[in-house]
Amino acid sequence: MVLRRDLKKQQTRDALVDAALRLAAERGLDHVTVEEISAEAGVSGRTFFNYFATKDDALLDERPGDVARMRRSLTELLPKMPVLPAIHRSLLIFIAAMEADRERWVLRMRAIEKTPSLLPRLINTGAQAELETARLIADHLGVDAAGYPALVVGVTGAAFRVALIRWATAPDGALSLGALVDEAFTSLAQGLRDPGRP
Amino acid sequence: MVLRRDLKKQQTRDALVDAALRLAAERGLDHVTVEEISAEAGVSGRTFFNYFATKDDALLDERPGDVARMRRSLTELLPKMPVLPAIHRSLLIFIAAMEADRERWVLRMRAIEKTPSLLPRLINTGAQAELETARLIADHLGVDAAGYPALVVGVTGAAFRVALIRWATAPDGALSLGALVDEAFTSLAQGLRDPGRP
DNA sequence: GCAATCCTTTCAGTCACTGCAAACTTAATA
DNA sequence: TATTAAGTTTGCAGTGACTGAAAGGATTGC
Repeated sequence: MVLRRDLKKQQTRDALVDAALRLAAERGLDHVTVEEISAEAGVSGRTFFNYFATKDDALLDERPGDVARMRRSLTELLPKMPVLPAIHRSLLIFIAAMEADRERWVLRMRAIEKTPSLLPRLINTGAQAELETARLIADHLGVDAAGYPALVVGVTGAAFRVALIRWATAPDGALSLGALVDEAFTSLAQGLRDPGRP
Repeated sequence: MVLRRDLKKQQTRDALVDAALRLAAERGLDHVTVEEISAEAGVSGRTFFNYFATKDDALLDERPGDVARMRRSLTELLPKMPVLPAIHRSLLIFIAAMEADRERWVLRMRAIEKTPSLLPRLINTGAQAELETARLIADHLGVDAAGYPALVVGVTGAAFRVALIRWATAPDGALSLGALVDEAFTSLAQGLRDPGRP
């Protein structure tokens, strides 16, 4: 049952994210106050912090549900194939969610261009999440999580983000995120050979 | 010529970094004020911000000189070998600097354990720097910086940081950072194959 | 010694963020 | 429906990061 309460909360959250993205893409997040964002969304400044722990978080707006689904998918796939392709396939969940949400990602990138100090935050949204994913792989392989599992998770995360940035900064939908991720994983599987070499 | 002024500045900077590391490793950075750090270092609170833009920066304490040297080394090596080993060798500069500074890195890790929100900051200290390194490689290869160059720089950066974290959290010098980085780059060159597979 | 330059400090101000308690809205129960 | 319980929003007061400007002190070049 969908309660009116939950619906309203979702609406408020969306309004805050939209306001934050719009204003930050325009002026840069430094030149936008929480008060302004909240006013734009029709709530008080205090309420903003009922939804997001920091001002930055409204810009990044992670969905914890996606992470959980990704991890479940990975658990299923690991017994069936090597680690690298298993991660690749699990990422389809994020890819779909992001391609359906391209406009927001474009705004996000515009905001980051104006306020580069946000880049690290975007780049490593999932630092904590990655540790847990590494543990998942470690359990599967029966090895220490700090070795190969941490490496493969960190590296594929980086590859994914590079593709994401390229996709979100490319002119109007010229590239598919899925294709860019495929390309990156292919290069990874081939040992990052120089392009145009055997 | 080394001026007294520059010497004093370096001393103050070091004192601030040491104080920040010591206090943050003890209590977590959230429970340390800039006033305290500054007092510990014998300067006013305002002076802290003459050295570091944010409180976090005192903990991370990047040396811009190292980045410049690394980049110069990379420029020299690129014509002589493929990109991946060239990056690997250029990183020796960082590796040497960090192995000579292990105590601080251990404190850093202890601080990050107490305040995990710092992890993203550490993980992506070099977001901006990485972009420029990618451009270097793009010029060498004659390709678009957003493609392979961004990928290889992002990925090797991630691999390096995984090794760094493993090294700095390992019990008392049990592992050499250089060896861990070698291991990571070997795995990268082999396409991140599952450990214990052909 | 004098002047120019660079650093530090003080001060006042903005704004992110927090805990608390009151006001209000929605849901559950009788 | 009337009442109670639960969840949400809000104002308020407070801490502390960070900034700009101006004044005071130290260091350097002459």
